[in-house]
This record gives sequence, structure tokens and C-alpha cells, in this order.
Amino acid sequence: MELSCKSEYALLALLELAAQFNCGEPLQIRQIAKRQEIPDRYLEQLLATLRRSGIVRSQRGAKGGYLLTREPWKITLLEIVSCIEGLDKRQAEVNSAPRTVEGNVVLDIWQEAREASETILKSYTLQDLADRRDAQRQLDLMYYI
Amino acid sequence: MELSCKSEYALLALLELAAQFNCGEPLQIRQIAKRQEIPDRYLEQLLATLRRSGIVRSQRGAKGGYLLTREPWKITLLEIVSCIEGLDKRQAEVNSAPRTVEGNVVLDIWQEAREASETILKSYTLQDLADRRDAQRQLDLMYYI
DNA sequence: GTATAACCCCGGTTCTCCACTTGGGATTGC
DNA sequence: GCAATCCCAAGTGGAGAACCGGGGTTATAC
Repeated sequence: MELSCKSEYALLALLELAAQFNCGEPLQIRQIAKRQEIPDRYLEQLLATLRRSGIVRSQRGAKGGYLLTREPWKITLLEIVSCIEGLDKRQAEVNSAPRTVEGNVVLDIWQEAREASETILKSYTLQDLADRRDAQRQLDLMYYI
Repeated sequence: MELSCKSEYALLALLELAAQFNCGEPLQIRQIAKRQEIPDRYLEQLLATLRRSGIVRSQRGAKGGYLLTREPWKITLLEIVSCIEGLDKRQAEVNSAPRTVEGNVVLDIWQEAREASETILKSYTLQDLADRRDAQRQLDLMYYI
């Protein structure tokens, strides 16, 4: 479960949508891309993936854009990342290989390590992320003064 | 910290060396490769990496081969994997990027998740792996009867 | 001292994936 | 109708993984 550029883009984009959540108006790809400095056509693909797994929904046409389907505190980081990173890939890998005893033992331990990091990611929501960011901004401001 | 083919090969090879540890005789690349069905020329590269970071040492010449430098219970899986996977790569990545506040916050959480899985990997030694394999073999045998 | 069995170094190849681009088509608001 | 917006599909360039091969160098056995 590594932090790829892909996942980070997705998280940053969702942070923008979280900020917009209260007003209920959709936010356009262009806007998000500009604010977070993400290549817009690439972001488009990521948002499509997020849409397919029900984390965001889209509104087509003029004045359209993207919205979160749920409140920011009901979306865990694990959900976001496993959607983007595509966890079915590994699942297939695990099932496919006819393993030796050694291989299986190794695999079990890796599974355990993976679950440990997933537990962390599951414990944070999008809201937590936004809160952390705001707290950090406050700190930065204090040091500046 | 994903389980690549590379890391698995390394672990399997080290398991063979661990079995050999007591008798103190070196084990040849060819032998290891044959037993674990690893392409020998590839394994050669991996063992070279393990040697450079002091996990194994080599004995050249006829009747040469590889040996563990330490007892199997003094080698953690984390050590093996970060040697093979090269953890300096990420470290550089972290230091290089001039990050935004959002990026830093995300990075912090990822760090936390990473540390959780590293804690697991640090808690297992090569000896533990060998013990687990043996236990599993016993189980398999019982089911067979 | 010479053959041999091993390690050592370096470069190339094939394949897959990531990050990104390009070129269209479909839908909606005005 | 037309501009703004999302939707779909394919392609590109570079990096790394998993190998393969050639040509050394070193140490042991005899």
C-alpha cells in the first residue's frame, strides 16, 4: 500500500470537494486541477474511478462538476486509496499462484503487515485530513509571526 | 512496502542459507536456485545486494558459495526487505519534494501507516520464518494422513 | 601451475505500469 | 444552438522489474 502520485492527487482533489461539501454546489475538474496543480486530464480519469466506486458523483453539462456522495467524516482514507490503487489486482495475484509452503508462509506475514497499515488508513477520514491540514496552517501562521 | 518477486526470492534463498547455518559450509547459487526454482543469474544479483549490506558473505573459488553473516534469529525480515527493495529511494523522495501543506499532512499519515507495517516486519526474524514453515509442513503432513 | 568452479561486473532485452496526453463524443444550462 | 462540462478510449514516453549473456577475477584441488 504505497503512496503513489495517483493516490495523492485523489486525496488532494477530495479535500477540495470536502471543503465544498456544505454549500452543495458541484466543483469542476478544472477548478480542482488549478488549485492543487494537478494535470486536469489526468485528474479526470481519477475522478472517473472514484465515481465508479461511489465516492463521488458527477453532474454533467454546463455548471456541472463533482460532489462527494457522503459526508467527509464517512469516507476513510483506506476506501479512497484501495479504490484508486485497485486492490483486486493483489487479490488475483494471491489466488492465482499455486504456492509452495515457503511462499505461503511469507505471504501470511505480508498479509499481516498489510493489515497493520490498512488499519491505520481506515482510522482516518477525509474530515480528519482536512482538520489536520487546518491545524498545520495555524501552526505555520504562528511561526511566521 | 509491497511483496515483490524480488523480495520473495531473497527470503527463500535466505531460508536455504539459514538451514545450512549450523554446519558452517557455504551454499552455492546453483544449489539455492535449483531448490527454490529461482533463475540463477537473477539470484546472483540479489545475493550480491545482500552481501553489500552485510546480511550474507561469500566465499570464492572451488567449493565456495554463500553463508549468513549472523545467526538466523538476528536477521529481521524488515532488514532483508529494505535492503532488497532499497529504502533510500523513498527517503530521497520525501526529502526532495518542496511540499504544500496538504501534501505534508498526507505524507505524515502515510509515514504512520508505513511504520505500522515495518513494525510487523521487524518483529519477525529469519528463524521465525523457518519455524513457521516447519510448523506448516507438520500440519500438511497430518492432513495428508 | 593449471584447470576448474565459483563469484563479480556490466550491459542489453522484454514486459508491465505509471503519469500523462490526445481526440473525439454525450449531456446540460442558458 | 452553442458553450461549458463530463465521458470514453486509445496512445506515448520513461522507469523499473525480471531476466539473459558475456567476459572477467579469484581461490581451491590436483
